[in-house]
Amino acid sequence: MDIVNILIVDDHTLFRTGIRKMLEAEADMRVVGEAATGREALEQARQLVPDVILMDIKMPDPAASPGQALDGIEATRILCREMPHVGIIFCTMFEDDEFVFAGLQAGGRGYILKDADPDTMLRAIRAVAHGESLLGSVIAQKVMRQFSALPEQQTPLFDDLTPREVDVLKLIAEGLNNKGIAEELVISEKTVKNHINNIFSKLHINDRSQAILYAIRTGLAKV
Amino acid sequence: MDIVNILIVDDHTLFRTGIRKMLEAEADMRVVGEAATGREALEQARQLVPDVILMDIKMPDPAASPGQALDGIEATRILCREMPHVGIIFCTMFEDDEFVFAGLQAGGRGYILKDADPDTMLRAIRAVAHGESLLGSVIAQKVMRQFSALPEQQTPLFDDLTPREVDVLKLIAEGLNNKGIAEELVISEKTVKNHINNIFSKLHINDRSQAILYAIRTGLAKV
DNA sequence: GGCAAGATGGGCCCCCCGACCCTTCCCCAC
DNA sequence: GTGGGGAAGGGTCGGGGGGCCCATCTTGCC
Repeated sequence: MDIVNILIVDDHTLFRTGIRKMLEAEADMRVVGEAATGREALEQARQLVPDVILMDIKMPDPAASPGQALDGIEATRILCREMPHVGIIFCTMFEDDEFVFAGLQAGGRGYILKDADPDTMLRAIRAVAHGESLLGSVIAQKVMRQFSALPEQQTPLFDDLTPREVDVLKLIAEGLNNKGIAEELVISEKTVKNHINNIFSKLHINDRSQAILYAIRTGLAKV
Repeated sequence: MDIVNILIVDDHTLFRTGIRKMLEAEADMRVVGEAATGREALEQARQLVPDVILMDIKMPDPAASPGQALDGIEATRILCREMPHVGIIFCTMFEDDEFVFAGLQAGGRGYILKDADPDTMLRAIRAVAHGESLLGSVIAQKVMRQFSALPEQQTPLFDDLTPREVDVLKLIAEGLNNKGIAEELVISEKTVKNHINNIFSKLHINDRSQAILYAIRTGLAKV
């Protein structure tokens, strides 16, 4: 197996050193650089082009003017755009939902906690180096719950609607007005209004705003 | 490390045998059972209580009456409810979005393709046995894109809005009409309309339907 | 054949919504 | 102190949205 080149980004020197020691004990891993701020991370990554970046989320950057501090999330967002092939693993103390999801949204392919089993970190690095994605157990539960939470009971009631009414509802949820819906479905505007009236009474709502929310909540329309 | 007990679920006998041979070459893995249908998978899993289940998605079940066939997705849904500690990995030929997301929604913690690197499967099994989650490279991209697609440029323009306008926009996105917004904010309905006019011109939209979609897309309002 | 349900369409009415005007008050910055 | 912008409020007006009732035509089912 090829050697995995790793960049460690964390503002705690001791943590970086510890991780470096741990990784250097592995035959297939090489730490090619360290960075203490988001800014440094960008510079090092562009210069060294590592395979994997271990990224802390919260990093102070005294050099940055307030308001444009470059934390791990933002650095990840930039790097994922510039070098999509680089695998970024968040290694942090925080498991708050907002950090987890923000990190994955930014393009991170791994998320483990700093108190995780060292073996977990090694697995995460090897997986991400292969382009895969590994999430720690607690994080995985969060993410999968995010997936399974909403689209769960998505077909509760709107099967009361006729196919045509579903068509109309979808177009309402796309933001079209009655005229636009009529043109899209090649029917008269009056017919659209009739369908909409039927939809409203069947769903027990009374304006298109609630229709939009209903359609999105039930998964009928994608955002 | 403990031995990982594995159940293989696939309707192709040859595939099961091949995987069994491959896994038995690993010191830390033991194949404790095989199943060819969703129904068998449930029975075996309840009896053997494996650590990890390798699950095919599509499996014919001639014994099942039509309409209630038990495929890998449905079996996973049931098993995840009954035994949440069991890690289920989908190993299938399909990488269609619907299968991937349906599988993860059902509770699967891994998803790899049948043409994947054997090493990938071993990594996935070890990760899932630890309660973690590993997704193949192609799948990981799909999932992460799902996460990063919509809330991408969430703070692009609406910081043009004043705080009060943001308040109004949030309430619009909850489906309230002008009267409701006025009561909620304890201002006159006329002021609400003024704010809304300003919002519309700033966002270059012209009705509240698009305002709702904008608010949801930018993450300002939750669904 | 007859009936129900869905799709399409018309008429009528009301009122909310959105566009465009304006004023007042307050606060902050220059 | 003076000006600019945000917040709040008023007036007016047209058009679209929504409620209600009704007609026609097809399709499928009994």
